This record gives sequence, structure tokens and C-alpha cells, in this order.
Amino acid sequence: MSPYHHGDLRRAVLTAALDVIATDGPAALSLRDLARRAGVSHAAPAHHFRDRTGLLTAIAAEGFGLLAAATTEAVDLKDAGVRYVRFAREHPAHFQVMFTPGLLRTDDLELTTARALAGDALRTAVSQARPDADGPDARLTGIAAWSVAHGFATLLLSHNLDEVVGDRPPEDVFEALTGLLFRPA
Amino acid sequence: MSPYHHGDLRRAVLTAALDVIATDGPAALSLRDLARRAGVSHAAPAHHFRDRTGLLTAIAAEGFGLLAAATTEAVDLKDAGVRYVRFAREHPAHFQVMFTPGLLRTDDLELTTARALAGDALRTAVSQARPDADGPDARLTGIAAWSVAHGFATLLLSHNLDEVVGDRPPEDVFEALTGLLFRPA
DNA sequence: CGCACAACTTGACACTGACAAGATTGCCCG
DNA sequence: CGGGCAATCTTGTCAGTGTCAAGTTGTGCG
Repeated sequence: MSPYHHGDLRRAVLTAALDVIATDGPAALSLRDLARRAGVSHAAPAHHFRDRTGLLTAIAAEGFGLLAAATTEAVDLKDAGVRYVRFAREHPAHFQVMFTPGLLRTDDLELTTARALAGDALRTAVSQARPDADGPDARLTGIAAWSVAHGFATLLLSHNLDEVVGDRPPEDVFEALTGLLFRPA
Repeated sequence: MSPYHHGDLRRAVLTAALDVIATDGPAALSLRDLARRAGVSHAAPAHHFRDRTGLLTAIAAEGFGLLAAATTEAVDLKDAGVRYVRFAREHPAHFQVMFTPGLLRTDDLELTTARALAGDALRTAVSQARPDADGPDARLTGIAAWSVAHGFATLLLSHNLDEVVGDRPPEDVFEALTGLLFRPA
């Protein structure tokens, strides 16, 4: 079961890639550099991921799995949003890659199933919050909630909220923000 | 004033770059390819943009300028949001680059001033909507509105709303969405 | 007219992703 | 227990890229 030479090269390359992406973005990623970090030859990673796109696709699929797991445990819609933001903060590399389709093999089976799983978790949270409105209204509510959480998370990771958030936990700011949103203007 | 050989190589490279980014993302961008498209030697673009980062920084700065111009004309906060979404849809390459700091020279003067200008336009729209609440509450309102619009725009460009939006103008969907958001739950 | 400067070219180097072919190692099955 | 077999990894190579240095060409200005 366990590979022989390195122990688990696949995992090693993945974590090294996540490290690079989290600090310098996906553009700074180099397969040869990852190979060097793992102490293997330059072509070894290709055997596990096929190519650069394959590696990023694997990361995205893993990310959607983690996101689905986190979201499923939410007690209500606001909690789901908080968990979404927390996921983005704790797994910035996954998050960034997940929503950059230009880097991915979008028809990959593992990726599409993981993404569907995460989508189900979100829809469940929405239907719990508004059991009355099924149909198009519920779908719009889902997009609204998703947009708020996703926008906040994205702006957070792109360092556009640094001054406003300060040293507070971003999830607290987000929670305050949602309370503001669902009040009448 | 006008360059001699090409006419206006700077603009030609910029528009070619925007074209590539809009269809295949910033990762697919190659300075040598842009030079070929413009019919110049491989090192010609460097003279105008210094390097790859410089080109992307110039695109981001231009994008913030365009966004500021569009947002300034908004009549109220909802309109500002609609314009934000429309900007993302009409200038997807700019938008994508603007919010990927890993690709940019973040301390570039043109970039920071253009970004500040766009920020002012947003804050003005927020203060028009809520002239009573100045202070931290207004800042939170600004982030909330920004998050909704930015999240919707980002999900739209990453093709996560394709089925829901269908062939309707995305701005209409966004407008319906905001109406839903500012009602009490 | 000629001169300084901006715009562009040519050439080179290190690095990268991808592919092909060979070597090594652990595992399975007879 | 041992021999083949497949997975894992290596070595070598090729085209393409970004970037730098140095040379060329055209242009406007004094």
C-alpha cells in the first residue's frame, strides 16, 4: 500500500504546493521546485499528478471535500457563513485554487463530485434557514448568502480588509456584518 | 509624441494581454506571445512594462481607474453594486488581475492611487445611502455591500452561477438579490 | 545638420513543463 | 521462496519562457 522510496511523495508534494501557494500564489508554483523540496528527481511529481494542472486539480478537489465537511456541521445559515470564512482563512491555498477555473481540469471526476458535495451542504444550510420558500426564491437566497460569504472571504485573502478587520478574528467581523445585512434598510 | 515603429506598442500589448487573460486567465500570459501578436521582437514589451509583473500592475491600475469612473456615476448604493457587477462582466481581465495581489507590484504608485480613487467612490456611495451612521457602522456597511457585490461578481466570473443566471442579464439577478438581502429574515 | 534619446532588435542564459526511456524496488502469486 | 510484474522513481532531452546586456535604428530638437 505505502509507496517505497519516499514514503508518501503524493502528500509531500501536495503540502509543499499548499505552502508555496499560500505565501506566493499559484503563479509561483514550480513542479521542479516541489520535487527539490521533497528530495526527489524533477520528474517524480508528474507520476502522481500527470502535470501542473493535475496537481492543482487535486488541490481543488481536496479543498471542496474539506469545505463540504466544514459546512455540513453548521447549525444554521449564519454559522455556515462563518465556517465558510474560517475555511478560507485556514486553507487559503485551497480556496484560491478552487475558484480559479483557468488553472483546473474542470471535467475531472474527483473535482466535480467533491464540488457537488460542497454544493449540497450549502443548499441544505439554506433550506434549514428558510423552509417555507422552496423554489426560485430559495435559490436566490442561496446565491445571496454565498455571495456575501464568498466576497468577504475573497476580499480578506486579497488583503483588502486588513485595516478594517485589524487584529480581530475575521469571523467575528463577518458575523456582525450579516446582522447588519438582514435588517431593513 | 507618438512612437515610431509600431505606432502605439504599449496599448497594443495591453489589449492583447487583456484578450488572453479574459479567455485563458493570467497564467496563460506570455510576454513573447504578446510580442509576436504585435509583430515586434520578443524583448520589446519589456521596454514599456519592465517585466511581467509590471504589465499586470499596469492592467490593475487601469482597471481601478475604470472602476472608479463607473462607480462615481452611481445614483445610490444599489446602483453602485449593479455597476460593480457590470464592470466585472465587461472587464473580466482587469477584474481578475486587480484582486490577485500575488501578480502585482503592490507598492506601485499608479496602482495605489488608482485603488484609493476607487475606494473613495465606494465610500461616497455608502455615505449617500446611510448619511446618519458615520463611524464604524458605516465602515461595516461598506464592507457588507462590497462583499455582496464582489462575491457575486467573482462567482459569476468563475462560472459558478451559470445555471442559476441562465441567459438573463446578471445585473438583474444581482438587483433582485439585494432586495432579498435587505429585508428582515 | 547632427546629436541625444527613446524605441526597438539581437543574442544569450538559466529556468520551467513535458515527454520518452531506463533503472529500482516492493509485492503478488505460483 | 523466488521470479516476474507493476508501481515508483531517475536520467536525459527538447521547446518555450522571462530577463538581462549590448547593439541598432529612427525621431525630434537645438
